[in-house]
Amino acid sequence: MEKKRRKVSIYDIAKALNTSGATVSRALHDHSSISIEMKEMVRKVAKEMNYRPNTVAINLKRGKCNTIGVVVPNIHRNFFSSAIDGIEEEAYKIGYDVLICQSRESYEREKKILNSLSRGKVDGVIASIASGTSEYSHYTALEDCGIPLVLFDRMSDRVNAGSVTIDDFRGAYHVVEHLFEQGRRRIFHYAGFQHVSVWYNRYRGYMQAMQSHGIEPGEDWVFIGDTSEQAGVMMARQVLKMKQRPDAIFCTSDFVALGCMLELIRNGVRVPDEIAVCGFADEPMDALISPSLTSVNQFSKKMGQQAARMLIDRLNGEPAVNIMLEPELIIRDSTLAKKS
Amino acid sequence: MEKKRRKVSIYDIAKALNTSGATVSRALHDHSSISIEMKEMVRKVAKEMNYRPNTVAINLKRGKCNTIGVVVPNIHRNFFSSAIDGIEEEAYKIGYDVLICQSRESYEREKKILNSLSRGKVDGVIASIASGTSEYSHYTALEDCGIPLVLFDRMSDRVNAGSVTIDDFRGAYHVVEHLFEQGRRRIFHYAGFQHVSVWYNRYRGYMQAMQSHGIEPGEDWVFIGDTSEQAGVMMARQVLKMKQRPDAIFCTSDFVALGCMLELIRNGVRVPDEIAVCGFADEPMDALISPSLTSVNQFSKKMGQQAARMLIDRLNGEPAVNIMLEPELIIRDSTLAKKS
DNA sequence: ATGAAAGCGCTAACAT
DNA sequence: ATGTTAGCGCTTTCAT
Repeated sequence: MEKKRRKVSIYDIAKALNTSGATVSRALHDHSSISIEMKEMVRKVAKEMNYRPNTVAINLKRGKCNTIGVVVPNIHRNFFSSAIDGIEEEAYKIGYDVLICQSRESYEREKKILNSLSRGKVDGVIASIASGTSEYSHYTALEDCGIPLVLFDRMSDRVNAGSVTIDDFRGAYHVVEHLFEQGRRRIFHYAGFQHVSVWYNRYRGYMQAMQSHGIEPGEDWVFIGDTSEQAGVMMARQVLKMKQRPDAIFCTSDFVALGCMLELIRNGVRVPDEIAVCGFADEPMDALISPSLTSVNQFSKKMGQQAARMLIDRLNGEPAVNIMLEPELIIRDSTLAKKS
Repeated sequence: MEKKRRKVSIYDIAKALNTSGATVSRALHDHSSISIEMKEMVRKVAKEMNYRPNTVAINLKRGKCNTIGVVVPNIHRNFFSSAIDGIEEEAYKIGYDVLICQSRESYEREKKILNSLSRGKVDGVIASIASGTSEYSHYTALEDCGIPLVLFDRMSDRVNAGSVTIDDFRGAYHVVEHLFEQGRRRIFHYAGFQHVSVWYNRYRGYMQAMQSHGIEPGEDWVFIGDTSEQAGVMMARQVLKMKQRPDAIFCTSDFVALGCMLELIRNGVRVPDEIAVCGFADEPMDALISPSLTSVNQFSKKMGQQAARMLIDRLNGEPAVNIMLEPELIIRDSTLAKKS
């Protein structure tokens, strides 16, 4: 119909009512010093003209935007999308919006994203570090801009920020203990890159648990790589070629475990009878596949909630703290049966 | 260390260099009329002072924000997170940011989100309508604000917007054809709420295919409800109670199909021998469960890309159009074996 | 109860 | 080559 491109502002309303912008602004905010009649007129005209307050102008004026940025490697993994749910839940309670960004595990992208966010788009940031990142100046830069940061899951000691993590060390330790109870001894470990905190800590938990049972894992017992399903397949192929195979494989990721397990099965290996397989993260698919996959619950939604609460506290001047949650071992078929 | 709360602006730089804000602005933009020396000084000081341009101010000035809003029911379903990938890919190519919002299938939330976005936060919107929505004024309001809208997957004729969909009717038709080829005749259908375009179209495709094979589905052959796994479980329980069971169930959602299939199996029904089960959306888990689930690929990432491209075109003044993609039937074990 | 005016940080038309 | 100024839409102090 009409071609009015320009948005309607409070001044358009003011003009229509032969009053000032200030009065309109106050009326819309239900300010006590404005007469009832004026308020009603303003509201009526505002509705008629389809007025919408301009958030950008408001944010500029106020110097804040009631938005928190969330930077995660991706939103496909249930771990991250659930954490986002937790963050949104807490944020919306106090009227904050959430701006979701995917680093896609790339350092470059993460850097770009944080740089963009630091230009006034958000009041604070919650992040889980990309696996491609081993240099953290873009994170420290955030705090330099006065933007508080809370890391969850993947964090770094080099960054001065609050953090919410689970005790990955203990999670991994529990896994190995469980495998020992099931009679496994030759337990291999697929670890992620060691500069990523969670993968490093799980590796440490694995090593410690093995050693406390008097076993020193051989060099070829530990694999390192990315956490894709395909990586699990490749690892399984290597294992299949070995003269002395493991009786259990503990993978630092459910997707690696999945790829590995399926490839083993495709090659005639009985899981768990011959080789037990265990993952980490408790993705929903774990319960669906056959055999169902033993894993470690990280309470991702709770992590998100806690991270959001901490960030909100920090926005209110509270200091950064570090919270560590307890993980929970979820035992399923892929590790349960006794070795034959 | 320092306690400087206020962010540094171009005027801080100008003051430091005894020049004007305009010069600083131009220098930072590499404007041709600024001397090399000045540019270098400005850049140097800007870096020293850790200057970051304020996006909010820039956006206010320019009257646009280079951001497109994406509103989806949730990010947990692979269908939506993949569509988002496609959208981001295209958006980032031309320097647009993407603001992801979850309606969580709630009309109220969707309304709030669109209302918030329409206040200058985005230049355009890509959305897939919440199942809780059957009134669309909040969508039409967007276009009234001069914010172009592109719907993907779940759309509505009542909204004047561009759209990218797949041919759900044909997708469903193919499913039924396939089931007939496998010797099935008593084919039930779990449909979603009929005000949701995709679920309605799939229902129509189902009915048409049945009728063209001379079968008029009984009233108790069609179920209607939400598309959760739990709903599938409940439906399976109803089916188990029936005197005359179906020989196939076509579910409008993979999650319903999953819940249904697992519940059938838990109750001793052989799938697919006694009852074939088919879903829709081709979620990654479909290939992982046993039996693997026949489904329909919707090319979600491609839908996202197309939607993004169309929105970008619309931002450049092109008119809204409607694109429909071809779906692809992915045949797996849950429907493949012949009925015994 | 209402209006005038300044200013948030930036850009750009218009001087000089 | 650089400075001045107005203005994007809003809030808010200070008048009146």
